[in-house]
Amino acid sequence: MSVRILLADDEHLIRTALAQLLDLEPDLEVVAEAATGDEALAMAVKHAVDVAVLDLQMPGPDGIAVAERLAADLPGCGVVIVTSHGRPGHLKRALQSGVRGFLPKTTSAATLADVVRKVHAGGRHVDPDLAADAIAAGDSPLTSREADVLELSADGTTIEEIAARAALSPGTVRNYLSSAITKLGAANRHDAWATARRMGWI
Amino acid sequence: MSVRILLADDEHLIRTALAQLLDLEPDLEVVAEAATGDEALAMAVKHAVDVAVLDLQMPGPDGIAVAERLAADLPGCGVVIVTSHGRPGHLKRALQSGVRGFLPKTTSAATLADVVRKVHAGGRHVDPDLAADAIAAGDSPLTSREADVLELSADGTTIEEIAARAALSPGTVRNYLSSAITKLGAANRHDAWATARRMGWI
DNA sequence: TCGGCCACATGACGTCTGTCATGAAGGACT
DNA sequence: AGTCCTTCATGACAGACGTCATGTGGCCGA
Repeated sequence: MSVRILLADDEHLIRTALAQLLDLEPDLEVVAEAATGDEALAMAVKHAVDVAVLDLQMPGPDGIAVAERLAADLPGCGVVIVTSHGRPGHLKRALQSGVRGFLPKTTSAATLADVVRKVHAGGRHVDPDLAADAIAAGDSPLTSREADVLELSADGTTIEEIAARAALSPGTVRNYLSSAITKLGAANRHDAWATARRMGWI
Repeated sequence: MSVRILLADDEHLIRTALAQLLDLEPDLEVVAEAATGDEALAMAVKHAVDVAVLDLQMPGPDGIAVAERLAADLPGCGVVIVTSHGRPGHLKRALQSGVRGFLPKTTSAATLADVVRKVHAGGRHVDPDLAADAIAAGDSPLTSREADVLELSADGTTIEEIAARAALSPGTVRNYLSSAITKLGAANRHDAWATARRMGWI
């Protein structure tokens, strides 16, 4: 009896390629595919899959969000997250959401198949490099408000706009940004935003 | 006699998956793989491949840069560019570099194989959506100096730093940035940078 | 109950940034 | 030779931004 797999990735080409690759393994079988987070959720439940292989970045809910809901909707289903851009913060969020496999897309095909088997057997596998990065990066030093405000300051947004969107006074926004900038050792809020984003903290 | 293909993508998992997928076609044969732009160049020449399938974003020279050099080093070799993030400007640059196939990774596997065949036969195929975006976006309104300076202003860099790196006076840098900001209708240089990046102009 | 941390706010400060006017030097076209 | 355009530069000005001091109120652990 082979392992029943759901494969979710928004890139059609990659998804079918990966599906064929997994199907080559005699003990693995891709029974469902999805291109968005919502589709992934629906398909996983509908086909009652054993393991869900999810891309981290997808339209709609991302891989981790899907994993979270899957833990509630389909307990017993193992989740493997695959990603191109491994940010330290993501790994932590993923692990907290019950994800048991976490791999960068730079790993070999054989590894992916092995990890699927391991996760299906109840085991766990996290890419060592990613884990090292996550440990080195540590936890976010930002308070939740600081993170909120920083997140809103993407791409040249004005303080006024941020204040309006966060329902805060402009002065308060500047204070939060200032402390975030200091904590992250950045030169300005754009730099701070980039850093926090790289770390997966926002 | 099957078409001899070079496949270049920095993501190992994707590369092997794609290789298997192309190898399934009886008339196509992946004879070389590469993970970086430099590797791609070397392997293409070494194996004298018929068609190079290149990921746009790779460490070292990107897909388009490789295509440019390939046009000189291995004339007669067709190039197909595959990309996750299709920015309008890239398509134009690619076409100017002699690329005859341009696809987003969201296309189907069958399309990729077809395009490889078409390009090998001397034909041309550009994804219609990407082409529409490129036409809508138009040409870059930036002068080359403006683009240079804007490119250096990524992620919260100081004007001083930009000036130092571009060997210009800080005042001049501000002038160029100011005119770039105006031309792009941006609120500040970070916004302008993001816009230009999205359009593929820098 | 007290001290400490966080969320939120105001005002003042100095610096950074974007804008504009202006000008010098060099190439290109007429 | 004269007129453009581009590149590079300077100086002035207003507004945006980052920092700091300071204050209020709420919540939590000691």
